[in-house]
Amino acid sequence: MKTILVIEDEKDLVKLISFNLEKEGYRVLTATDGTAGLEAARSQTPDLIILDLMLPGINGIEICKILKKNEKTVRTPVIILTAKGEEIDRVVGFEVGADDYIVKPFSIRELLLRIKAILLRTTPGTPPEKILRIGAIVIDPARHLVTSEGDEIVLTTTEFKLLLNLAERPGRLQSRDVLLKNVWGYNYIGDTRTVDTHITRLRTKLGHSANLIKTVRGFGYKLEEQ
Amino acid sequence: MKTILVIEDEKDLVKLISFNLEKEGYRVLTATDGTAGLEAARSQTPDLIILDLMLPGINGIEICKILKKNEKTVRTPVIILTAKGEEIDRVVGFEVGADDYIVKPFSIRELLLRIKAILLRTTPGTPPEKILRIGAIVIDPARHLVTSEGDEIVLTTTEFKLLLNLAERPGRLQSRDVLLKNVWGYNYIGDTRTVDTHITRLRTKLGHSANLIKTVRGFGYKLEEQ
DNA sequence: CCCTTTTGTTACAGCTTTGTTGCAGGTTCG
DNA sequence: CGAACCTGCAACAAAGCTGTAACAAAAGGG
Repeated sequence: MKTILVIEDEKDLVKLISFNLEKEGYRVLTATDGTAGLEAARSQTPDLIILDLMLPGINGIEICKILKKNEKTVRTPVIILTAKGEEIDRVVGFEVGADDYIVKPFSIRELLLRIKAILLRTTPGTPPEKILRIGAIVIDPARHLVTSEGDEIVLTTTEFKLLLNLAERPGRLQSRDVLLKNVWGYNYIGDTRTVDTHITRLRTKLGHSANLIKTVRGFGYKLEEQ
Repeated sequence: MKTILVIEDEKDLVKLISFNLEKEGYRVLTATDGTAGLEAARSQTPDLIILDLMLPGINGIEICKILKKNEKTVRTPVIILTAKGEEIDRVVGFEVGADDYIVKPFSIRELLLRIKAILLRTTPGTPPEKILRIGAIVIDPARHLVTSEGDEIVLTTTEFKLLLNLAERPGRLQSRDVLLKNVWGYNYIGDTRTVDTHITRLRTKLGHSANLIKTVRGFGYKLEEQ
């Protein structure tokens, strides 16, 4: 089920829109001023926002700009409601970055159509991404990004591959030979102690999470929660 | 099929434009003076108007203003044809409200491109083209326009495609091979280092935003906020 | 408690990867 | 046909990573 946030100060209009959206099976959140709207957009991460340009407090254009500047909300599509003659070009163009607009007065049917179109176009573009979590460590392979307790950890190629290899088999013990094969390649010729060196470097960079990498004396290493 | 109204008094130019528009599959209406133009705009409701500024009778600017004041035609996009040096700023700005302009003499190809872009972004049911923002970088694919901190960045075709490809997957790491495939085409044969060269050129042109293009040693590149 | 084995740590020289620049075709446009 | 511009490649410079060795510390084992 999709959630839609309506930011609009005319109570009757809010009621009308909500009623129709809910009838279509959307979950509806409402806000009657800009501040509340921004707050809701951030905390509830709706799938779409309907935003009136004329609002008490912060101007709708400002709200849209702020939404588009924030990482958390930049990808949420925004449909602007505007009275005739307001600066439509700016709204949809560069400066503000709304995804669509509708001129008041509008037909509910048209609004529903646009919502549907936009949701269709923005939803399937979210392929599931595999993100690994071991304790406070989060690994996002697609972004090549590792964080520990929220802080980004900058890893080199080998370190990253090593950590990923351990994280893909959480709790599983892996010998140095196996690690060499998986991370360095099956035809790698070299000292197995090289693994130790990189484990040390990993531990140093991981900070508080260093202890998640366990040494199993005589066998190898494993990555484990707790 | 889209209808385009050409308001222009030079017969040869009308013929040239008509011929090319029809070749592209548009229906073309013509008017050789302002009064006839206004009349046609109202009665035929074309999807787009090409309007010369210098006309016998009513001035082109006046025509545009009238069009934008009338409920029936306010939403019809207008492209202005203007000799160099004429008051371009006013034309495109608020006062007149044209949607785009082209300076005479112009290439037919450019005119066609602009028409296409405008129709794409104004046709109801076709939501406006997505505008991409990564940090201070704004990319408008429909207009082939990139700005960084508000300043326009002039990019070549390859640079633009490369940047767009990175921006469409913000934060996502892409190997040189993937970039070659996406930007240069799947059957491209060549050095992967070519990517590096273009990354350098992009960075140079992007100025302050250059650091948004991150190198991931051993893997590739990614475009990321901050 | 001492000796042996295994693991942790560190420094560094060599190597790999990336950044940068210049240039010779190639293309577009007038 | 010339001028301007774009492209891909090659060559060199710079940056950063890596493996090894050498030594220290820790863990077993008897």
